[in-house]
Amino acid sequence: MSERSNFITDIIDADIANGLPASQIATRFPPEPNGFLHIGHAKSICLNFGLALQYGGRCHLRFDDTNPAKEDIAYVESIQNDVRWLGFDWGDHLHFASDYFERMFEIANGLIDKGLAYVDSQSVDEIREQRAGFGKPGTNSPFRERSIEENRDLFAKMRAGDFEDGSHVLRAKIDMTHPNMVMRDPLLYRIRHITHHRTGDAWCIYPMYDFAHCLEDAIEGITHSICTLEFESARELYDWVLDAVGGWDPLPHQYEFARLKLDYTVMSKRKLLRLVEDGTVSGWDDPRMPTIAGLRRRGVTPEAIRAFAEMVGVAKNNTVVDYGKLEYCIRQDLEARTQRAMCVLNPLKVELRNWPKDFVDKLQVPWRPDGDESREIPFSSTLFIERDDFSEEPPKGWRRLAPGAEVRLMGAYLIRCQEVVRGDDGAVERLICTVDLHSRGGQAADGRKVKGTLHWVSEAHAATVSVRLYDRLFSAANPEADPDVDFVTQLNPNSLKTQPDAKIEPAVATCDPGERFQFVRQGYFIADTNDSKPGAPVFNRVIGLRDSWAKAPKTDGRPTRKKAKKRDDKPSNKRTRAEVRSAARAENPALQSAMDHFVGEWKLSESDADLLSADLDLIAFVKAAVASHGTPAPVASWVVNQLLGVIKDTPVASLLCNGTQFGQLVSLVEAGGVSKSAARNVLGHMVESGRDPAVLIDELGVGRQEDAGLVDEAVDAVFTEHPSEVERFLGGDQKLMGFFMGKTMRALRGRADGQAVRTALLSRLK
RNA sequence: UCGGGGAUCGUCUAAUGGCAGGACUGGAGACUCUGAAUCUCCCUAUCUAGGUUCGAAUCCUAGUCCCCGAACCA
Repeated sequence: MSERSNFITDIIDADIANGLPASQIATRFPPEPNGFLHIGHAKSICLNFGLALQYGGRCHLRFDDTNPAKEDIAYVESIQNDVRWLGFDWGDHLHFASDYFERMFEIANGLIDKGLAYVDSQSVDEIREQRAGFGKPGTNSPFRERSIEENRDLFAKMRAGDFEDGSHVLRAKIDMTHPNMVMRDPLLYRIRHITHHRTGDAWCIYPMYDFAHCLEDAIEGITHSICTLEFESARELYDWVLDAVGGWDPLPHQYEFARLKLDYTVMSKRKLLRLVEDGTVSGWDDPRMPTIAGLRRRGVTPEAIRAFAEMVGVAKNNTVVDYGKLEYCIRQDLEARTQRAMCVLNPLKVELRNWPKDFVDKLQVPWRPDGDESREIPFSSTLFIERDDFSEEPPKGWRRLAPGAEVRLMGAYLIRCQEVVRGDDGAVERLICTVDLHSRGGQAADGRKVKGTLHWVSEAHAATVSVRLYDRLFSAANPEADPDVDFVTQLNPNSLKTQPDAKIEPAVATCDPGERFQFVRQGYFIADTNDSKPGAPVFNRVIGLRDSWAKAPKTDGRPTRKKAKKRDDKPSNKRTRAEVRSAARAENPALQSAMDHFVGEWKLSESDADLLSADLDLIAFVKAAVASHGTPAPVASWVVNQLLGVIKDTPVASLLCNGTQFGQLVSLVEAGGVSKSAARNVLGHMVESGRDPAVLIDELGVGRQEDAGLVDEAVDAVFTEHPSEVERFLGGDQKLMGFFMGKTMRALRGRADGQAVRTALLSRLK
């Protein structure tokens, strides 16, 4: 099952490869019940539940209800409703953080017993002050060294309700000088005399997120705890708490991905709430809102949202998704599922001069161009067409109606405009047309082609309905670009236009709330679930059809997106790694003397010497390697360019291989015993196993082969296997050299020099 | 100021030292009883500079830019 692939599935695949049974894979979607879900949450829901489906694991819906001040049971219900509507099932796994309060309390006591937590009795301000700032060490609380007994006693009293809000907190005892601010004795519990929506007044102390969340995961057996990027710094504390408590199996791990951001909207609960409270929108489910409820009311389907989540992918890049992608997914989904109907939004009357008065032709028109089912549409002497479909002075390329022009009325007859009747104000009041009585169904008897096809309704049979035309809520691609400009000033004044007198064909005039249609040549519409009355639907436009005619006057359809303006841009004078090394040398004469030695005696470049003298272990490693090999320069180059890349952040001291072995490897390369590419492979094994290079080369069978026949054989095999590539190369596609090199080198397992292989390939490809 | 992340077509995302691919957008055309849909073709990208390598988006080095973190919020 690899329908989806991203950095999270890579991690899970690796975990499974290391023995984690796929059925044990457990994720969770952990909303706080303090607001409505929006499309950003939908991405997270699709990710977490999708992963569970993909791997045959499970996904929990868990309410992270640790702050009763902001939460409400109403949200608990709306969130469940939204997740279910999106098409996901949590089975038995509906959980609440509040269900674990007792267990968390015990765990906190356990931390106190281990000397890893203490009750602090300072004010918020004092605690904040002691945490100092970025780059500055914090100071310890005067209460940090309270005895275990006193801490237990105080904590029990906190729970018992003996103290007022804010008088005491429980903190983890970690490190007030920790470079990660999150680790400076974080708060674990605070006192809140507030009624909780589930536990009532049973508790007056509530756990903080950083303490509670990892425990919730661990208690539920979550394996992959996926959250958004802003929690990256919190991961260290997540791991600390679980480690401090100990004994978890499986041990959950936190992974972070980029939350969804979309053009032309805002996503923060606070800002959405403001739109609701200001009355800018009609509520959380206003069809213009990016909330799940809003999207649903707008007429968007869960399938479209899931397709969108799939399309935007999962990564760590902080990005903004083009609104057009969402629109594409909505159109694509609705295109496939909707019946077609005719509705004239802005009617213009058409009288047919030569149509038999009072005669009504009952036409059968298919619901979909590709379907068999049809409905009846009455045709009579007076019709409505769209006002926009008539032009007195048509521009070049106009296919619609104009004086003297002929068009097709969809599914009906061809008509020609004979006369324009004006009202007193000079505006076009109605059109007098003639109809080709031999064109029933839309085809001319003489076979002449008519380009334009219009939608229409019969005046006498049409129903009048109210139609709401929605558009993007904001007119600026990034309404939050400038922090000095209130985002509400960026609202799109035309995000809602109501057309109360639209004329609709009788077959859909009595449709049920929730029914969706494509109004031909207009867009996709849904009978609003709230405002429709029986027999009197009110329609919402979900989205308009693409219109390549309307945008023909060359506007670049690509959105112009303003970059977010920074509030204060002060120059960064972060210490660079080079500066850190230089400072270390200034402090430690042993490092400096090694540096001097590398430059003075070994004649290495300043930059290589700088890197190699980073720490004492590395220096010892390099010296041993040079001693074994004999010449500094090649060893230095191999250390810098190969070893540093292989070992990444692992300290040299913890490597299993030593400098002497490394020197041997470099010697073997130079003596021709092993090719460079094979040697890189051997190096990887060496640092992990600590075994001699010669042994590894032997064991892996990657020793260099002088035999030219071996190379030719491999080249032949590659050519025979990929004849079309050979042809393309011979046709001039030079890029394929890399392809052949890769295939051949892999086949040879690096037993020959790249140079030699290239030469062989080139000579055979002549 | 310290720590943690991130930079690939206009947008989103692949490529885990071996043909920079896909989708959206945009452009051109075909088809069409929806100027829709569909189909075909096309434009456009590896942050910069050095280095290692037969070969670098990927490894090393230096630099640039962006995001997050100092709530008794989550």
